[in-house]
Amino acid sequence: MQKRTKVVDILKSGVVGSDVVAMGWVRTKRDSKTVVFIALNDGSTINNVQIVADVANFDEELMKQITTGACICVAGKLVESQGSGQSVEIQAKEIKLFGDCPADYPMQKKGQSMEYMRQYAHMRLRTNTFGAVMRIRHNMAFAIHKFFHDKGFFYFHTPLITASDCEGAGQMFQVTTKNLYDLKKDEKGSIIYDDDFFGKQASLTVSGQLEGELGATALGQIYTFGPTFRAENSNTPRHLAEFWMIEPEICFYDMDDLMALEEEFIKYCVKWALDNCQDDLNFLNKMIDKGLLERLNSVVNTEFVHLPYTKGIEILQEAIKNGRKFEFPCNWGDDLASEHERYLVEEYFKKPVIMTNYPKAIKAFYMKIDEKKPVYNGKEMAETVQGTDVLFPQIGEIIGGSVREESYDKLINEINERNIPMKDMWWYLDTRKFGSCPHAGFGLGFERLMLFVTGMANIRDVIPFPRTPKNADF
RNA sequence: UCCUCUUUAGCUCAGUUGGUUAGAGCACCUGACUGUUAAUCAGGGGGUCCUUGGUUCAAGUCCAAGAAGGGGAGCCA
Repeated sequence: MQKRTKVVDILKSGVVGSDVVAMGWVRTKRDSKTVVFIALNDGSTINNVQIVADVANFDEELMKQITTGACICVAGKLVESQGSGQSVEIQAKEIKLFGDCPADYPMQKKGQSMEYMRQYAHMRLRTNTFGAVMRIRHNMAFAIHKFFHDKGFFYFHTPLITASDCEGAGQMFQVTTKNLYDLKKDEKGSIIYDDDFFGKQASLTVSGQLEGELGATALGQIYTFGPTFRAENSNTPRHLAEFWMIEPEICFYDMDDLMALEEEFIKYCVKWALDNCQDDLNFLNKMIDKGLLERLNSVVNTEFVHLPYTKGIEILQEAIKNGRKFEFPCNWGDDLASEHERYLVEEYFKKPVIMTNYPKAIKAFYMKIDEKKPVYNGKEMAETVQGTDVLFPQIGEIIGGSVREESYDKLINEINERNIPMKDMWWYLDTRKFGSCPHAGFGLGFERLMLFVTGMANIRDVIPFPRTPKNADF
């Protein structure tokens, strides 16, 4: 049999009058007395190719088995369509059934809820929506590698299994080969790990940043891109227990360099989607989120606001004075609640905001301390750090970044003040001890970027097989 | 983890003040139709009303507990 042509190529560059072979899954079949129409999709594009089959030429039993979801092979001639929905179609000469599809196929051709499809994560990939999301996901991953590669960054692989708890970023999943019913304990009841696989307590990583800094301070500029694990019992449309994170780390960068990179990076990814995923984005814009394309274009064409934390508090206090109500207080020193972030991004500036120079107390130990303390209401406030959080409409914090503290003494001081176990950090401190350098970096949750680019509402629907509390099927 | 909403056919949902045989659209099956576009038209089959307990002559409907799911919050990416 002739070689298969992908549907995307048939539709894009198929020659009318030529013989083609298409293989794929049936989206819908429409019958009439003499002619049958089949919409065939093979995943190469969101678009289907229409198959036209004269009933007289085909076995009745075979045609009965061609139902929504069945997998078939069609050989025929590519012709101009007589119908109005498509320009070309395949006039079938031969149809072979690869796999029939019984009526209990969970994906029907009419709309199901996202919650329903989540229960069938293994089959939902065959729907238009998840096909579009997964093609975009691939494109975003590719764009990320291309962006950094073209800038001379090195893709640096940090370990998934770790014995350090970076920044105390969250509850960790333990990794052990021990029999959990028979654990060795000391006289205080604490578990002894010396005969465990690694000889010490080990976990799945919550961030590759600290190891990333090791790479950056050798290779100059690196990025990581891999899975990350948090055992937090957080049940929201923006959290996963297993998610993918991108963490670039760059030497000799100051805060302005960092913010410029963050903005350029996000715009590059969004632009890539607009340029390379048009069909899928058009579909999502039509079916999922009517404002999607407009929002993506506006991000590409707008300049992000740079907003020091202290100025942000002033704006919020001014809003409160003018009668704006918030559930939580936002005095200088408080961490901003999402309602505050949303006010600034969605109501006040109406564009992405990079918030900077947070109070030291509400940020991680490795952030570089500002030389000057901020003045608020005429008074000098506590120390601030060079953190840069990129806040986006709808999804909130999409990037968390900072200039790293390069002073050995200041870093030790923070570690001591925060009671971070020193013995686990010795290798990290060596970056400051031996040839310390100014450097900066950020972390971006890949699925949060996916939420923004696809317009999907729930993070569980932008990753093929989501892991969340009480959910690890498939 | 907290607050809140939801759970009725394979799917999406309706179901009045508690009342006797629980409905619709889609899907499926049968039939009709010379070109459909999530085709259309006619007919048919299909129910542990989430679970347990309670109130009542009577519970899909009211009450309590539990389970699962959604939304919001916190934590964060």
